Amino acid sequence: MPELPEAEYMVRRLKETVPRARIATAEVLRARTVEPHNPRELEDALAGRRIIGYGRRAKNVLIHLDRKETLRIQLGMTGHVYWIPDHRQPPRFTRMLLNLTGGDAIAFEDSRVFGSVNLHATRDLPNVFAAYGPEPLDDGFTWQALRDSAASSRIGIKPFLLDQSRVVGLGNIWAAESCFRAGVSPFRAVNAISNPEWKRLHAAIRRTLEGAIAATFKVTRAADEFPEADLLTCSVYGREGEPCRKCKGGIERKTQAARSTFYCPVCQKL
DNA sequence: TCGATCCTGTAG
DNA sequence: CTACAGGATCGA
Repeated sequence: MPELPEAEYMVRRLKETVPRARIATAEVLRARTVEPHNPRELEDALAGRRIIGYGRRAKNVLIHLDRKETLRIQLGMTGHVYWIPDHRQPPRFTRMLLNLTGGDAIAFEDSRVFGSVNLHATRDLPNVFAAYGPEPLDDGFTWQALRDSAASSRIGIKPFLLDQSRVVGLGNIWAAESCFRAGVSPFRAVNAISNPEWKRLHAAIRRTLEGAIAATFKVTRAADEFPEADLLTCSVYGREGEPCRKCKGGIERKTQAARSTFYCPVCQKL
C-alpha cells in the first residue's frame, strides 16, 4: 500500500524518534514475513545489535545495523514501520518487533502480510536492488532517461510507471496522479509519447511525489498513525464520478492491467 | 504483457 | 455476503 512518499515519511519519522538505539531482543510474530530466514535464527542474529541509521530505496525502508548489516523492510500493501513506546503493547497486526533496551520498540505492522523483512550484508544491497530503476527525486533521473527506458515497449504509460525497473517509487495512486498532472492519458502507449510530454511526465512525477511527502507530514499527526495524504491531495485517484478539478467533467475509472486506473478523459489526451 | 495470486481487513 | 485494496512476482 505505501508508495515512495509513505516510505519516506516512515524513514524520517524513525530518524527523529529513534535516531540510534540498541536492539535488546527481536520477535518474529509471523514466520512468513521473514522468509526465507528461519525466524529464531533471525531473532538471535538481531539481539544486541545497534541501529546506526535509516534509509530508503524505492519503497523499502532500511535499518542500518552495526557489523555492516542492514535490515530491509519491504512494505507491501499494508506495511508500516514505526516507533512505539512500550513493546508489551504492540499494535494488532504487528508481524515483527525490535524491542529496544529502553522498553520501547520498533514495530512492523502488516495486516495483509504482503510485506517482508530481510537481513542483508550492507555491501550486498546494490545486488538486492539491481533490478531497480532510478530514484525519481535524485539528479540521475532525467526525462531523457525515462524516455529511453521506454524504447521498444508499447505498454500504456501508467503500467509503465508502475514498473520499478523504469523508475522506482510510484504505485497505483501516484502513477495515476502523475499522468493527470502531465495531462497524458494513462492508456497512451509509451512509444507514442512526444518529447514535450516526457518532459511534462518527468516534472509531474517529481512534483507529485514531493507534494505527497509534504502532505503526509501535514495530515499525519501522531507518530503511530498510518501515513495518509491522498484524500486531500488526489486529483483523480479514488474520485470516480466526482468533478475534475480542472475542467469540472467527471473523473472516470477503468481497469488497466488488472488494476484500477482513475483519469479525466477530457484533460488527459490519448 | 496480462491476469492470477499471495493474505487479510474493511467498505458497501 | 461480495468486491476491492496504495505491491511484487510468477507463469501462460
